[in-house]
Amino acid sequence: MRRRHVGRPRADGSRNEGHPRDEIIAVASRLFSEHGVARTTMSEIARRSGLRQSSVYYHFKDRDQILVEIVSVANRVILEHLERVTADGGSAAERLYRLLRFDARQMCRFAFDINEIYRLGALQDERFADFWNERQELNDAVAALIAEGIADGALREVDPTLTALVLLSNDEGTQNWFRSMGEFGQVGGEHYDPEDIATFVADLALAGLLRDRDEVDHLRARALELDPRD
Amino acid sequence: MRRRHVGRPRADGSRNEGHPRDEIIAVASRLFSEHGVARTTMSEIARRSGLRQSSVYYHFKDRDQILVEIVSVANRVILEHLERVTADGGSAAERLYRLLRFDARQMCRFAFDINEIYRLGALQDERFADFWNERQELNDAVAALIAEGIADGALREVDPTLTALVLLSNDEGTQNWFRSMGEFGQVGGEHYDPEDIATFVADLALAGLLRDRDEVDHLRARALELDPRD
DNA sequence: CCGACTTTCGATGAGCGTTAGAAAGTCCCT
DNA sequence: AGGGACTTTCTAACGCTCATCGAAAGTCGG
Repeated sequence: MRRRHVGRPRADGSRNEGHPRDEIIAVASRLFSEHGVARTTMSEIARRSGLRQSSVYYHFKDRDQILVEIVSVANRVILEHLERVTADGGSAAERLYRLLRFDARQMCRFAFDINEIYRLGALQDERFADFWNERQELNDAVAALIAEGIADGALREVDPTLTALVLLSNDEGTQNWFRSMGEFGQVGGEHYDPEDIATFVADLALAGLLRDRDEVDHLRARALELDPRD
Repeated sequence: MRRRHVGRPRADGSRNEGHPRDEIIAVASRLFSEHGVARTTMSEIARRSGLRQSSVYYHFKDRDQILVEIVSVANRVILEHLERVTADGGSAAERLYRLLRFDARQMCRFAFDINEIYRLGALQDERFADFWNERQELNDAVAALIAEGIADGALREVDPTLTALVLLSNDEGTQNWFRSMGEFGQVGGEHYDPEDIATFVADLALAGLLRDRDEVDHLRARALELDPRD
C-alpha cells in the first residue's frame, strides 16, 4: 500500500505517479541529449518535471548528481552484456566481436553523450568514482579477452591493454559524428544507422586483429545470430 | 615603427608586447586544456592575461569566439599535413597511413579537447561553420584516399565515406583516454606516449584495411622516415 | 485533533557572461 | 604646443544560472 502524495502539493497542480526522481532523470536525460549537458539548465529540467527550480534539489544534491545517475547506466548496460557474452561462451575472438559491436551500437543509441562525461567528470573525482571504476573494469575485461585471443592463436600479438583502450575509445569516438549526423541529417549525402556502423566498427577492429581475416565473416554471422537487432 | 601602448593603461600596471589577442588565446588555450571549456571562466582568462574581466570583450565578441579561434587551428594543421603528404606522393595506402598517424598524434598533443567542440559547437552553426567545412574537407580527402586504395587493389572493398568517418573519429576518441591518462598518471599501470599510440592506431587501421597485411611494416617504416618524431 | 514527517515552495545570494559608457592614455594635424 | 580623434582599458550594471534556506502545505500515525 503506497501513501498518496505526501508533502506539499505542486504549484502547477501536477501530480506524479512513481518517484519524482525517475521523472527528473528521464526529463534530464532527454534534455542533456538534445541540447548537451552544458546548455541544459536546472530551471528547464524542473519546469518539464512539473516542479519549481529549487525543488529539484530535494531529490538531487546538485546538477552533476543527476549526470552521475544517468551515465552510470551506460557502463552497466555494457557490463551486463559482457556477462551474457561470457556465459554464452565461444572463442575469445567471438566474444570480443560481440562486445565491440554491442558497445558501438549502444554508444550510438545512448540517450546522450559519453564524451561529455570525460570533460565534465574527469577532474572531480569522488562522485564519478563509480563511473571510472566500472570503466576500468570494462577495459580490463576487454584486455583479458584480447590476451586470451592472442594466447589461443586467433589474434595477432598486440599489447592487450593499449588495444583495449583504443578499441573502446573508437566506439566512443563513433558517437561523435553519429550524433551530429542526426542533427544535420546526413554526412556526405549518405545515411547510416547504428546497426551498420556498429557492425562495421567491429568488422574493422577484428579484421585488424585476427590472424586469419576470413574468420570475420563467421564472427559477424555468430554475432548477428546471438545479438539480433532489437 | 610600432606605437607604444596606445589606449588606457591596465589597472595592474602590466604591459603586453605583441597583440593582447594572442596573449588571450594562449592563456585560454591552456585553461581550456587544463580545466575544460565548460569550467573555464572569463574572469580567469582575463586575470591571467593581466586584464579585467570585461576587457576581454574588446578583443573577442564572446567566449565562443575564443574557442573558434583555437579550434580552427586543429583542422588546419592536419589539412596542411595532408597537402604535404599529397605532394610527397607514394601509394594511397602510404598516404593514408601517414595521415592517420599524424592525426592521432596531433589529437593527443593538441592543447585541448576536440570532443568538447562537438558538444559546444554542434548546434550553433554560423560561428563554427568554417570548422565544420574544414572537417568535411578532411573527411572527403580521407574517403578519396581510401577509394583510391581500393581502386589500385591495395585495400579491401569497404564503404569509403563510412570508413573515413570511423577512422577519423577513432583518432578523436583516442584523445579522450589519453588526456584523462595524463591527469591520472597512467592507465592500468602502463604508460603510453603519443608516438606509440598514434603508430598503433594507424597500424591497427591499416591492418584492417589492407589486402596484404604484411604491407603494414613497410608503411610504418616509410611514415617514421617521412614524419619523424619532432 | 495534534505532532512528526515528507515534499514543495518562495526568497535570496554568489557567480557567471555580457553590455554600456566613461576614462586614460597615444597619435596626428594644425 | 594644443586639441581632437582614436585605441584600449576600466568601472558599473543587468539578467541569468546554480545552489541554499526556512517556511508552507499536505499526509500519516497515534
